[in-house]
Amino acid sequence: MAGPMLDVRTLKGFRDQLPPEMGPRRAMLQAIEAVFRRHGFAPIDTPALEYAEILTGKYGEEGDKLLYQFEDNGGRKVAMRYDLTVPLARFVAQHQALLPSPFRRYHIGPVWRADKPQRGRFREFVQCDADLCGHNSALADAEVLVVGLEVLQALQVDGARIHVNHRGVLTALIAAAGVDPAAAPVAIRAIDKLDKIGPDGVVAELERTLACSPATAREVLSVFAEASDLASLEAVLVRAGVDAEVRAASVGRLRAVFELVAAAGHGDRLFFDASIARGLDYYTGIIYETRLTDPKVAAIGAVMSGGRYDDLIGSFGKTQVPAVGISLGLDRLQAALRELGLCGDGRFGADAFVVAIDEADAVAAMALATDLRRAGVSAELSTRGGKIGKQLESGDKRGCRVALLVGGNERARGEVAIKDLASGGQQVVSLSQAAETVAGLLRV
RNA sequence: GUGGAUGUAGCUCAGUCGGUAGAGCGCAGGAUUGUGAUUCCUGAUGUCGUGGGUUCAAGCCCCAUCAUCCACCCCA
Repeated sequence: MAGPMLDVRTLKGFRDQLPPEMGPRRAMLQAIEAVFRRHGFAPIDTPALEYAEILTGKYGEEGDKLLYQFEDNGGRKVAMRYDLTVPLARFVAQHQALLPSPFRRYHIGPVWRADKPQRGRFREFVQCDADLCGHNSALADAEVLVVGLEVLQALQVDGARIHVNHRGVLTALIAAAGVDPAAAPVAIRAIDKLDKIGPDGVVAELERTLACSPATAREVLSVFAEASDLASLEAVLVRAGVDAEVRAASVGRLRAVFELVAAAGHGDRLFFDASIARGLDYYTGIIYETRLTDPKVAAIGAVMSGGRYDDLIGSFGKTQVPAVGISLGLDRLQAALRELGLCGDGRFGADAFVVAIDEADAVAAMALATDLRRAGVSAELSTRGGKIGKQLESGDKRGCRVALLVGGNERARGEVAIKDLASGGQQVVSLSQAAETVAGLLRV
């Protein structure tokens, strides 16, 4: 059986999850799922592998390069899912007859990107998505944003802002500055670097990437700089002669969405930001990115993003189905929360630790642990034996909160000693009251 | 994909001028009878990331490779 010694290791960008991280992680997942369900979203799942042709060409040039692709054993060209949105589009196109409209679904699962790993960036990570397929309305946009905001609230993430923009706004602004709309993504990327390289840097970058005059570059910058909120954005677009219909569909839509989200009590989290562009090709309307405000983790990037993609489902079938969604990056968010010390205490033991003082007490200890579990108290038996001090120590280290000591003296009287591991306080109660007493201690 | 830094005990790291390794924490045991988290004593653990090369001699120098981190790019 003993083969040659192997290097035990994990693939670059792939990670094991140990109990101290996995405990809080499960709690996060539960909270997230509860919010999704509370908003009427139904769970689905899709395969990790898709035919490569389903996924390629949906994410833009950069995204395509990051797709894991290979031939399976039957010679089929396959790809691992890069996100949950494109698989959803395929899913809706394929099963449309069976789905209600609108279709609200949530999907939690791993996705894979052959990216270069960095802090908060992994090759395998879990996304938590909520999408609403079937309607293009401000209410649909707002509903999905509210779900995202409620998730953050449920996870007790306070320092987060959602930066919101609209693809229609972007193209209108670019056109207003006298630049070919097709060049919009390139221009946005330059604008987006304003914080890092300053106004002069952006102008230089625009001249270079757009091959335009310095005057045009400055115009692009000023148009974007001026559109700092929805009111000034409207003014910029009016002045640039953008027609009313386009303004209504973009700025007007954003206004409506902001108002609706405010009605849900989350207006203070939403910010218009003309520099949000989103690299993924499939977005057609509102787009958003969530950033944590704490400077310690600002560099970790967006933790919850999404937008409207009205043409993606249609690209797989005969029917156009408008859709909007939001996607939370669980691993990245957890990494950030961990760095901020907001990610639980890493305890993973049961609440109660049952110690048999002597080997002769083992049967009684097992019976007691069973009683506790039946009463809804999580309990684990000390299996190491040996000195009581050592046993208590190991229970404490495991994160157990109370220890129950089963010994000959107490047993003779039908009693058990219950010790609070944090305070050290101890009391002796009858066996029949043990579960109740422990439950009481745990409630404190 | 581009550029840079790092890799020594389970963890965080020290290791001078090349002379085959240390600390703190943690872990294990003990300080007489059935009580831990403070104290004291004792102990164990390393192919110095991996593979080559230079040298009488390599943790240290050179090359390659893998991994991690950082800045780009992009993104959850």
